[in-house]
Amino acid sequence: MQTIRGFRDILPEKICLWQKVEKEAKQLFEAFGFKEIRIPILEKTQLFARSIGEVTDIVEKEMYTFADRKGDKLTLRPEATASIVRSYIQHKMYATDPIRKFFMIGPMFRRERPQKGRYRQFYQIDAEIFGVESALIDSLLIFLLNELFKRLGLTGLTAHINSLGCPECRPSFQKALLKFIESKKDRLCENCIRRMDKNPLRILDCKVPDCKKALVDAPATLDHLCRGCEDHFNTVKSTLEKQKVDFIVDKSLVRGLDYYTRTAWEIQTTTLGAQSAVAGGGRYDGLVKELGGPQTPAIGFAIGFDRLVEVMEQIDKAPEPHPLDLFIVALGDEAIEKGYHWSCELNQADIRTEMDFRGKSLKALMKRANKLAARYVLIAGENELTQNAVILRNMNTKEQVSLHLETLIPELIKIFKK
RNA sequence: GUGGGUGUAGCUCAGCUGGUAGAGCACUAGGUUGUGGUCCUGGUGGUCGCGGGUUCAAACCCCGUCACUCACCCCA
Repeated sequence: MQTIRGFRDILPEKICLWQKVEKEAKQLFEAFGFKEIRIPILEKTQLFARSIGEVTDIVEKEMYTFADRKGDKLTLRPEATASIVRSYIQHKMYATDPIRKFFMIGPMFRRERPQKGRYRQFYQIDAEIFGVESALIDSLLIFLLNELFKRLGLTGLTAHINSLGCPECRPSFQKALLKFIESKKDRLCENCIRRMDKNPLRILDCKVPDCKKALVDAPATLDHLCRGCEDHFNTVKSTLEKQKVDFIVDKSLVRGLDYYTRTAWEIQTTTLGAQSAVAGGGRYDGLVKELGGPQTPAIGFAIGFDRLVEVMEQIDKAPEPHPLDLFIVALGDEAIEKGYHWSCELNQADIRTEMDFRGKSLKALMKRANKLAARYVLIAGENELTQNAVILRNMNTKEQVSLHLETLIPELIKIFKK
């Protein structure tokens, strides 16, 4: 038996980096006023089809979709935004306070071919803000991401930003783009030809060298922004500059989900092979209305948790220095029974204590204590017990002291609570 | 979905032109009838990913399949 393709166990030895990221993220989000939200892993397929877009790759071929016993079509969530928007509308949050900031951490599912930094079950750290149209909130999210990565000690990450325009300016852009593409048609790859009528925007993102060459002079959304979108984007850029957040304007950055408007960005790394995006986000001013709520501006991002951990592993091992305070070496049945009660009492006092119940030799138990990196070892042998005492050995200094049984637990607590 | 690379002990890997498996680490026991990390000695542990084929004989050659991995596509 083994895990299914693209799914994996995250084992205890690896978990400390995950916890470190979670802790920093939660702390930072809360400082910024975000509230945690937890949403279902399973939703009606319709939700994702309508929000992400029927002709996107995610919906067309990557979702885990199946019929439940009643025949309803359900899908394992491929991303978080759609569900959070659904929740915002379902609970009529706009009525009591339209301005909401959420974060969530959890698994997503996409049935792609696995490779480095890409899994079929992967984890995202997600943040969304509803009800604020100001461009300052766009820069705020990018600033927040920058701060989080800084706190985690990450360098070599770059923010790529772009503006995708809005329903007002997009038609004129699309017209110009299609005209341009038509003129270069014979130089484009098969995929790009196919994209022409499905999603021409995506052609700008093509990585085939010949296409890239053909498209250097392609019209960009940036050149067709309406007045409002242009002002918005300028504010984002100037604010980030004032905050000293490094970024580059990347007019080929096109996000793969249909709901994005205006600002879109990615935080990219060069250390993960082809999976350069560690985080990505964008504004989606039309989605709340599209899914049945009132017109509400919104914006959010997702961090690729797995990828973030992989980047951190390259620079930070962060091993636990002393996972164990005390190891009890008990020789003989009587000592084992006594040791059992001591260890439980010490555990109650939050002192990391372990012992071995197999009745092994002193040498074997000392080896085990060493393997577990215990700071101290308590040796309870027959000789000691007849004198109502045990030996406490400091594993670093090799110093040993004798402790009386009557005051044993209080003495130990005193030593470890220092 | 497409293409390349790789599957031998728990881990990292040897194994030549086919002759039916080996090292290091880890684990375990002992060297010290009660003291760890170093050292020495012994021991446990393998359907050679799986299934078929060729052959007197396959870890090795052929076919299929599964998994891992990298890349494309796309995304976090």
